[in-house]
Amino acid sequence: MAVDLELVPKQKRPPGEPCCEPVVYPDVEREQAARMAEVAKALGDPIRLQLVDVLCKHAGKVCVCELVPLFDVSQPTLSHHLKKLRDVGIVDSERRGLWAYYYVLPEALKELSAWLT
Amino acid sequence: MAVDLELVPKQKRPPGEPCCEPVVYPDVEREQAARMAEVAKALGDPIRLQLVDVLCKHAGKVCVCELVPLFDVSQPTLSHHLKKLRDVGIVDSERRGLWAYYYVLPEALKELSAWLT
DNA sequence: CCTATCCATTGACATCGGCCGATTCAATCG
DNA sequence: CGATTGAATCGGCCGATGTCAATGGATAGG
Repeated sequence: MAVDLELVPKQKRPPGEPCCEPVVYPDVEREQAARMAEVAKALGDPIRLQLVDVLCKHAGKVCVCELVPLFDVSQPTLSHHLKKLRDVGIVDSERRGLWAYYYVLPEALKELSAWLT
Repeated sequence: MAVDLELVPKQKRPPGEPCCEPVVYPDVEREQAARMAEVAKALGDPIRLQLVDVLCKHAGKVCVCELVPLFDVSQPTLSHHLKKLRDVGIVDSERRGLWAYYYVLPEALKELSAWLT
């Protein structure tokens, strides 16, 4: 982040002049922000956040049929939330016969976690 | 998190019997998840995430008129994003004459940050 | 096979969210 | 006071999102 913002005492500028000098925002930061915002958005729902929490704490693969009764939503809705987490790369799933087992990909949370620290 | 999920080998259950024992989800965890999801949701937009980034990195109070030219959105839109961050408690503002200065409240990020680690 | 089961997908619906132009409000300057 | 300026709010538009009922696809059991 090379943005250099100065906090100078303000005075009312003469009419016509710009308020501040335009500041260039580096594109690399923009892309990183887009990635992290995607992850944050996926965690921005209580059910999805709790899903990640359960999967993290269990430190293993958990069957969908064990996740559904944890929440007050229908099975399709939970499936929808799991898909969102999968799309962002926070979790992945593995099919075993009739059952689907979900698990966390901790890498996906690293960038956001580091930025927040 | 006292939820105890077992990963036992699955077998097709007899018709009529429930798939899994119902698991009680502690309410305290639910409230914490709701708070953290609120914060994550607020960070779930690239512009808002970059706003927090700029305010954090600047380690001081920054005038709105210095923030607006950083992004390709109108002033009302940026004001809207700042309001969202204010509502969740991630930032606060201080009015000085015509100008409004924004700054981060790091406390608001602590819970989510700790959970992500 | 035929049925039951687990899970994903679809379609429909209401709500939310991001965006802008226009407006409003407060403060400052002349 | 009257004009100007920084910032917030309002109203409207449109796409995204959370939810459920219904359906579909694959698999296992009898």
